Amino acid sequence: MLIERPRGTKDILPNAVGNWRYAEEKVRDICKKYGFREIRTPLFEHTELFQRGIGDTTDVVEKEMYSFTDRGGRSVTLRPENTAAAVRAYLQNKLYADSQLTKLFYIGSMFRYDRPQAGRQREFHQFGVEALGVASPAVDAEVILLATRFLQSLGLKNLSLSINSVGCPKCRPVYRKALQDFLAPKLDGMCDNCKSRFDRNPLRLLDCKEEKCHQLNAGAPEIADCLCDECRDHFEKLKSYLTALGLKYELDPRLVRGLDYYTKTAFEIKYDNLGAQSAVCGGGRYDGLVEEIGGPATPAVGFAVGLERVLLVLEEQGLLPDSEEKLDVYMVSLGEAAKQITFAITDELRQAGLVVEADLAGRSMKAQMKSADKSGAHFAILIGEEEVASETVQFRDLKAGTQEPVARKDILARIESLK
RNA sequence: GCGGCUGUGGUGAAGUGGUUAACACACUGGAUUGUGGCUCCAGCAUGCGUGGGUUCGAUCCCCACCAGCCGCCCCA
Repeated sequence: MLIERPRGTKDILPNAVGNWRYAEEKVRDICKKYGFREIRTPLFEHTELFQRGIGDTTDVVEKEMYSFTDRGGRSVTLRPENTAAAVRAYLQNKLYADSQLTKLFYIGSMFRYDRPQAGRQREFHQFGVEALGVASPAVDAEVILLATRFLQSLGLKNLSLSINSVGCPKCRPVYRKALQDFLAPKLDGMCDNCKSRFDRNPLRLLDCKEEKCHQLNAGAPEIADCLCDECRDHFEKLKSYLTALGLKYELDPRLVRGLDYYTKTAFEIKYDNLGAQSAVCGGGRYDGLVEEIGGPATPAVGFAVGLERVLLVLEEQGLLPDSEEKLDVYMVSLGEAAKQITFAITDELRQAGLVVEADLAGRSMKAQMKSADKSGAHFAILIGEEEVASETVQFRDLKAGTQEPVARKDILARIESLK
């Protein structure tokens, strides 16, 4: 074995493809019902799109991007997420001209140079949704509802929805300042990790697992207390919509999204048995992103679902569909003359829409019958020298265990009558 | 990027510094005349993640690398 697949990538083998198609089908089903239309953007974009969109100082941009210089000297990057690209496409193709609210979904590969572990790969697949053009919290609610219904349509249970408001450029700095003021005097007693994050991302200190930090955090100001009137009102309305829809949620004041573009609503859907990578869906509102990329101020909300993680949960909960590819007919033949006739009959049956397999290896009848049995085929058609001569076949119903000769021209009709 | 654990055939796995690397499942073939699901028999790793080193000799000892997993970080 000279060359293996790159670290953090996976081959999706034939026996797993059915699971992927199943999940993708559910994605398309629900998006259709909710009026979201599919968009496919390039796998790579100008590096600057992500730097501006996601934020220069985020971990994703600082250390997880697959960036390279192409032969024309441009810096391009394999997309680490699809929101920035969707917004770019929205602007570049003037999709905003179609209607006030533009509803898009995507499904595809994303790339992040991360240390692989269960539920985290370097090439992974996301399904996501973006609703652009409307500021109302009702859109937030609809997007959250869509995410929830999607996961439910797969049969997932034991999911938990957490929501928070991370404020806007007006009020978030106020909170950040308040938090830093509160934490600064206690910083000496905290762990190194917290010390290093104090400047970069003080909101993160709040969910440190170290006991000493945890205690020192008690009584810290919460973002909810610092929201401006507009953000507070937005959040309250969202909550009332969710309640009206019957969606249970937890308020998580420490829920922070790692990408800079999020404003106001942030939410996450988790499945706890997944281990460290327990977030199955994450999203929120990003009212500043379109402008950041050079468009007019345009409010927007969206989310992304990690498909590998969803499939892990489906597997764990035994919710994957049976993907046995059942044969209708297995052809068994003995001898060269029989093989030729077998070819012709196989072709005829397949053209009639049946799933047919024929043994071409020239094995013994017994071996062929074993294969026929294992294949799960409903019928076996056996042709040997006698049948060649009499222009018949032995028609065997493998499920019933019955067998009788049938004229070659009557095979199709026979199958139809028994199916 | 940090810390830890692991790495034997298609799969699950046993094993030892020294002729032929258990066992099970799977797979393939066979058990006299053209037939399946049970049973029985046989075959199936010139090889023990890769590359070095120690040794008379290494799958078992050492080092490096690679990969997977767990935790951190981050995120979906």
